Amino acid sequence: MTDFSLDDFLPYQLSVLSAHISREFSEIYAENFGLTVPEWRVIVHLHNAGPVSVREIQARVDMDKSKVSRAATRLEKSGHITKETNADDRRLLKLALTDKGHALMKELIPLAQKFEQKLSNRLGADNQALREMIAKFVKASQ
Amino acid sequence: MTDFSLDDFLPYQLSVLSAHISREFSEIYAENFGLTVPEWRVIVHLHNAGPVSVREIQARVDMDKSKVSRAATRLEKSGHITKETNADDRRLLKLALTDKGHALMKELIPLAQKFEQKLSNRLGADNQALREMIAKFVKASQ
DNA sequence: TTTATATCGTTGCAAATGCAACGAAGTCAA
DNA sequence: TTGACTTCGTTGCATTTGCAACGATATAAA
Repeated sequence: MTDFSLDDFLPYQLSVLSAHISREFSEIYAENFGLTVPEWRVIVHLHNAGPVSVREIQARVDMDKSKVSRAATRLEKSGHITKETNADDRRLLKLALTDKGHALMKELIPLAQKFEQKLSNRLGADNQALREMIAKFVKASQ
Repeated sequence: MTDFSLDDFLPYQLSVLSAHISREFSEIYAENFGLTVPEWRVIVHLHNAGPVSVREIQARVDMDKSKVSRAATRLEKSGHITKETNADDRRLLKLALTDKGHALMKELIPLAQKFEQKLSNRLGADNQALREMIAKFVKASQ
């Protein structure tokens, strides 16, 4: 009888950890702003990167393009972003934050930073080392 | 303008990392055995713990009870597990591996261990430390 | 006993997901 | 110009998901 414990299985541990923390954080922006995870990713990337295409977001934010497209549609309907076609290449969209979108980020980003701080406290002495290892691991796994 | 990069945001990093690694591993058992992630979790827990209820699995394996229930139904249909009602408390089920289920685990667990080894190699010198930190972090986040 | 309350596993339902297919737009060679 | 091929974003579809509600069973108090 081969012995094998799910608890020591790294893919499982990572999945559980990630799910818990994502939920913990998503409760913050779901409650306060009615955003979903894909919407949060799209809007925060637009905040960082300025106006970009769906393709760009898909690549940078690790989501299927249909997911990006649907999140963008919802964000447009709620008035947080605009969609125009790129004049240089009319296959591409140009997604951009509206004033309402910027205002949202101005509220939301401090909450995200506060949450980061909470995680850092939770990690204590491991904080720096764990972050570095995870960054390396992400790169090595892509 | 507040600065905030998704790439440095721990919940995002964990989510990306976990998704990549889960997919990497699930390709192994999806291709070879046609299992889904919930099915894998149920069957591997039954292998470890012996016959248990849905409730038990739900608690130990971090899945909603409906997810466990549906995975169990599929595993029963494919002949890998049996479902009986617990005689002592007829609200509870007793899920148990069949011979076919045991045979499956005999093939699958070495593949899981091989995959673990692959991840360890990928982590190199960080391997031990990262695992310990993640285990601590999981506990602190529950 | 009856009544109220809690727990177990299943199911209905609306929403989200991944994937493939699609039309529109661009590229490049004949 | 035409035709073949590629890329972009959207959409259709089958499946999965989370959540609440449900019936069945158990427990405990009146």
